[in-house]
Amino acid sequence: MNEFRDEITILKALAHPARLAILEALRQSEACVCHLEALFGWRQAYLSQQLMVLRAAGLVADRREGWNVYYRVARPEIYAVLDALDQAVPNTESLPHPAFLSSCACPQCQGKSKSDRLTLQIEVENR
Amino acid sequence: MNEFRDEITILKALAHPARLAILEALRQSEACVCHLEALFGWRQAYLSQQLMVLRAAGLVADRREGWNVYYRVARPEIYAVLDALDQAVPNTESLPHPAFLSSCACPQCQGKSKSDRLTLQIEVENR
DNA sequence: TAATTATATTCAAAAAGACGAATATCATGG
DNA sequence: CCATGATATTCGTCTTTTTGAATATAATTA
Repeated sequence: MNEFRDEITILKALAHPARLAILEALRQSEACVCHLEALFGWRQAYLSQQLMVLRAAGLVADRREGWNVYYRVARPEIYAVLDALDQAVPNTESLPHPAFLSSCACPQCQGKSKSDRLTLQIEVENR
Repeated sequence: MNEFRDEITILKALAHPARLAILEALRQSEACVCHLEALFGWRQAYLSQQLMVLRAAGLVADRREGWNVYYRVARPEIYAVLDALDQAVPNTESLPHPAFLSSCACPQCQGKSKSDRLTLQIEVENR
């Protein structure tokens, strides 16, 4: 039963709505924590905890740039798993994920001209 | 975050070595509980518990035939998920799964001629 | 109907996971 | 070096999951 060890770790990491949502967000591009904070409206510590689990499972990697830490997917093959899952599930309706908010103050955001930024308001649960 | 509910249930069901093993066994064909018992060498109640979780997640279905209850995969698309996972993981070595033992007394087994049966002995953890 | 076989469910204790609150770390600007 | 901004970690509590043990149920045969 040892052959499963890694798979189990990854499946456990995936089996959580917040972490799935993070991975969906990172599908589009890498993102700093403040981005994700703005996107989801979660407490910073909560977000960090979830990122920690994803990191421990080897699913995401991080890169520090000054104040900000950028997260990216470390194992893009994981999306094949998620896609296959979507196929397998009598899916309610998997709405495409909301784009990033512009409320993040990281240099990457501030570098963009205001008109480039998306202003889509999304409703998320507050945690 | 509601779109994930079903996926989460399924992922949780998958995130367990015994349940993954059961699904791998059922990949080949349906099997009665006694088969799986003989194959894995687990307690009957333990096996039944795991089957219950898989059933609750909608992953397997059962069919009663006299004394025996045969389990089969209810959502074959799930194997696409498992295959994708295998691809994604720096897999130790995913040994092909052992064939069924012949020690099961169900009619399906007894119907086979002795020479048809596999006698491969496998080592499994005893639970 | 009673005994038997195959399987399912319940119960309880231990372990693991979730998450809010508080606190720590790390880089930067003054 | 100190204050601040961004992020990470620790801690405590609550909930869920895991699993052995015991017990229950369903089908079958005597």
